[in-house]
Amino acid sequence: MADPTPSGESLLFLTDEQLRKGIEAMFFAYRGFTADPDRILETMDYGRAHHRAVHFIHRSPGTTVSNLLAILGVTKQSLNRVLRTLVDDGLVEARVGRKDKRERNLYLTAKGQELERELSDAQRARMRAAYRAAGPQAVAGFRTVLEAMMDPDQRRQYQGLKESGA
Amino acid sequence: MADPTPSGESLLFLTDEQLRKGIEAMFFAYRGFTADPDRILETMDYGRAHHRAVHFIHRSPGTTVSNLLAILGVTKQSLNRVLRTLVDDGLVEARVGRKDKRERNLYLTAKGQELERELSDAQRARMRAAYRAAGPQAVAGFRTVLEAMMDPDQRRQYQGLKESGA
DNA sequence: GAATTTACGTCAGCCTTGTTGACTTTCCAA
DNA sequence: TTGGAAAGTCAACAAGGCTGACGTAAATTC
Repeated sequence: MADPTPSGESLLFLTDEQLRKGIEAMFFAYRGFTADPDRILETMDYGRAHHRAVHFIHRSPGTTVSNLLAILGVTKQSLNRVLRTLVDDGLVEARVGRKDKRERNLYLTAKGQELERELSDAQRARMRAAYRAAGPQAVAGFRTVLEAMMDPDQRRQYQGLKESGA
Repeated sequence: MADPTPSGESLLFLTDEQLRKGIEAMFFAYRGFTADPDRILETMDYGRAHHRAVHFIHRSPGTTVSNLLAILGVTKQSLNRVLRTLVDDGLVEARVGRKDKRERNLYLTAKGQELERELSDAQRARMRAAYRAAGPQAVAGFRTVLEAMMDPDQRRQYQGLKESGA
């Protein structure tokens, strides 16, 4: 992006008040963002943690447990509890690694893909509505600011599969 | 297939892939958004719930308990647990309502304001850095999309106190 | 003035999802 | 052969959601 004045804040008048509005916007928007999947999950025995696992396994089929740990930023005990129920319920398959047999490669089963679709359909519908209401320029800005707000490590996780056409 | 990067005039041709990136951007950015306050809170006996309470009492001094319940969207039992520790620790003062003595008007004490300052300084610093890196146009888009993503009720809470100068 | 409603507080118990610590099994690689 | 990484498991605990039930004071309504 072209940044005409990287020199300082002179162009961007950032009062505490404006920043506070941004902070609250994040708070309220994130609630909306999770509201639809949460409603679906609550009818089952699952929670947001299951959603996250299913999402990232869907995004990167065959990913390992440690990989998932790095992305989700939780302990293996915490992830394992969630993963175990998903495997037991037949939503996720954990295949022993071909090259390194210590690893477990994670895949969604047909049933798991069904849940993933249901959840992401709901979440995408809201995202799509917001994008349409805001317009293309706003969408670009939205993504730019969010990216700038991430921790460097998180940004790497995010961008790591940004062009996942490989 | 490769996703055409939505640049400029590209009308709202929203592929699932683009929406997925938006979803993940929200996930990773929200983690960054809460990371700094979380680090501060974790050294004390407080958590994110305390932060939220302190934030909104700071924003609306004298607000009532039911008001706070509506904004935070939790049960009174849940809020009360948090509020009680804040009052006990001398961060929040709960004055009996002057007009309606059933109500409790909530205020931050000097000590409470100190914590609020510490937390919001950290959060604002990150927000400010992201805003500067992204530029004014991106910031406007960011806010527009976030607003569109909120539930109508939440949006009302958000806009309800827009008045202060902005 | 009595009855009802409202605002708030609290006790008790449950769930999800995070944590730490300790231990085992498997298996790659030096 | 041995060290250590990867994964799984058990146990215990905490934060912070939730529901239900109950109590009290104050306001409102009948």
